[in-house]
Amino acid sequence: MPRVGMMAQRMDALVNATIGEIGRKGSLDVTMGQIAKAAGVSSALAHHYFGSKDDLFLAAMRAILSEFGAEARRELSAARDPRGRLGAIVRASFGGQNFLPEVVAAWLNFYVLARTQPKAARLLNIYQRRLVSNLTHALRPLCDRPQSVARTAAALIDGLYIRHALTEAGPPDATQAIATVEAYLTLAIGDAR
Amino acid sequence: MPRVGMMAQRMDALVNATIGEIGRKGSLDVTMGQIAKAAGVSSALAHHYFGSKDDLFLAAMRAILSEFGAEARRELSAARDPRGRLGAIVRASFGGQNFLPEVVAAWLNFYVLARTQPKAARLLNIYQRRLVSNLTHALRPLCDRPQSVARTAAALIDGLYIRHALTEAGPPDATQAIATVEAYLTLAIGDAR
DNA sequence: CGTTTTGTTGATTGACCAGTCAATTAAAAA
DNA sequence: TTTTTAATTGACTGGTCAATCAACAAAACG
Repeated sequence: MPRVGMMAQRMDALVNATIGEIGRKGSLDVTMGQIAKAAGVSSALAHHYFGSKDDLFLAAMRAILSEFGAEARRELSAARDPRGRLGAIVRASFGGQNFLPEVVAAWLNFYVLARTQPKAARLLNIYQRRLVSNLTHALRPLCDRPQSVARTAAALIDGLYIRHALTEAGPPDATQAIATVEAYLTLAIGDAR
Repeated sequence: MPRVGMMAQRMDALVNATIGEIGRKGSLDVTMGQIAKAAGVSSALAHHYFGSKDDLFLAAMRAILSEFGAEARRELSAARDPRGRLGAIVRASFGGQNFLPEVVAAWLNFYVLARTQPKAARLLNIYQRRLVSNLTHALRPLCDRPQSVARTAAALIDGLYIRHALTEAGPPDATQAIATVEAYLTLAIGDAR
């Protein structure tokens, strides 16, 4: 039943199904058929809208990335001082939709995709650069060597991500991850409160 | 020219070729044919010795893991005090064969494999547990909350790994990675020297 | 020297899958 | 009402690949 305006909603469904299937299966070895089925459409339609499997993967990456960006902006807008901004960034990394098991699993797989797909690599680079840049900015008034601390914190966040991507038992524990990064940051900026 | 005793040497070649090809291609999407060719044998022989592709992957993981273990033992044997042991573990993580670009890339992909292959997950768990346990042991005389610091350091190490797995330009910079982890540890144990 | 054991491969099979295409439906526009 | 246009799919194709197998070669053994 072809109602006009289906495009946007079908593309959304397909992108979500892509993240879901990659997360569920835990690998990029998902077929267009599986994704399409999960989205409730035929595989031909997925090709119709996205052109190729790679393009669909790219779109899924962009979706995760922009969700992360939105979360970050949301958290940051509520922060008042540098220390608050720092916490906001950390919370954004592990909060909202960003730390759901299938999203984390999909994320890990996109790291792998980035090794073959130059476009995926570019997307990932944007995320990494933005993360470090946000952290550096917030850290500048709080310590000397803000960049160095920011880079360490970013690596720590990534490490916690993949650790949680592995332990599939139960939902990822965002609270503990946040606490770990917070503890490091507090240590690094010499905050004794 | 079938000389007896070929088995071990062919299996070694195949395992190395597996790591090499996964690293070169940057994904688990390597065919038995490619691996076999890189090892200078037919794909049938690879199946003959390893049974299945999964088993070959597993063997490659074990090879990396045991290389890491050997490196760790080597470094640890030279360490005299707890602080030295700490440094030894860190150096082992980024030293020797363990930080070659293709090994790091293969490693990242084994993380993904672990999400589908229970046996791979078990292997990875062993590595992770051993890393944390080694760190905790060395940290015990140096700080209160050794386990917490160990976990953070382990996550940091993993994070640096995947970061380096991404930036394919040039060889991974082990020195800087070691310095980063060392800086955190020094900070965490309150060593002011 | 014959036989067994070990090493080795080319050819084949069976399954799977990305991507294409022609055909169908129904809404929207003319 | 007729025509265009968007949405949608089943069927098909060309190619790839893991795994199997039967056969062959050369060393080792008796």
